[in-house]
Amino acid sequence: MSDSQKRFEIIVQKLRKNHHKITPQRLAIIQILSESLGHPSVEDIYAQLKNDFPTMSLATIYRNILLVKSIGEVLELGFPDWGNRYDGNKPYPHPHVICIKCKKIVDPDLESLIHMEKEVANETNFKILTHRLDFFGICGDCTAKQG
Amino acid sequence: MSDSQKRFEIIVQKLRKNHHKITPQRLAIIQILSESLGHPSVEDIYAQLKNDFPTMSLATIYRNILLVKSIGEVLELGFPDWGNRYDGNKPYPHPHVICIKCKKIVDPDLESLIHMEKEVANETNFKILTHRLDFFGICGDCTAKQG
DNA sequence: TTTGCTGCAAATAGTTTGCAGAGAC
DNA sequence: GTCTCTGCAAACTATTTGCAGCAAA
Repeated sequence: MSDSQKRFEIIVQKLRKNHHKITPQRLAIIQILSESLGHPSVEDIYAQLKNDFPTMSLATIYRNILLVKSIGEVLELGFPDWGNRYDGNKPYPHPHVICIKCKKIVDPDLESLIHMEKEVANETNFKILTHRLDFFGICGDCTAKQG
Repeated sequence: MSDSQKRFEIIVQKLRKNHHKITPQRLAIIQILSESLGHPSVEDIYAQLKNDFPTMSLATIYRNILLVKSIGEVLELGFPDWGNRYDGNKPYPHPHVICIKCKKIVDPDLESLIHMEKEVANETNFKILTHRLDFFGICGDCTAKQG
């Protein structure tokens, strides 16, 4: 079973356990969230579902994302300039690398963050609960295209 | 001359050099941005200016922030849930620690970020231009209040 | 059969824009 | 005197909400 299939099952079972109804629209949205290829926006999800569900409403997508967020199974990345993006494949905080030209979002591997949380907690006297780290730049593809 | 007075002068001179007119409203907004105590929101700035400028419009604040952003002298921190916050005192990327209860924003001192940028650049083949790092937690004051 | 979900439309919040008059230079 | 800026109102975008009918359990 693939990584995203596992995520799909986890989310669906968690919803069942909390007595939420399982509708075809809901399943389709969870399907996309559990893959989260490219970290889709609400509009991306809507575009992907319009064919299979011609009556699909944006409100349904918003409501279902809210539901999956409420059980902690999707990470919301808010960007004031280019809208919110979602990651239901890795719903825990992790760094992102964003191409400012093509809007691609990539997950790098970084170790030092947990250490940094402790450093910050000591220095500021905060109880650190979560974090967000984004790097913005230009990806290899876009650099190649433009020289 | 204090730190924020220096910032005020830098921003005003940069605007003069670019042939922007210096109006009282503009100066008052730059004044607040150059201090950026607590990293104010647009509404915070509006509230502070209503007394001195009863006709002050939100549009004027938005336009002036946009102007100061365009010359790179204010850092915008977008939060989808609680609006945008601004830092004209330290307009370059730096980590923030945000209390999720009282919305206080603090600047911690951290070293390891430039090293991390290089690590990310090597691994992802991106040219990294900027970054953003936020830690979310509960500050000492709020912890004390609630036990 | 009950309860929650969907789809539509309207409402809302945050931000931007058009325009006429005022003010900086 | 010229040209940008301000203030008001309207427009706009992203998201949320109310409600009636529908579908999952």
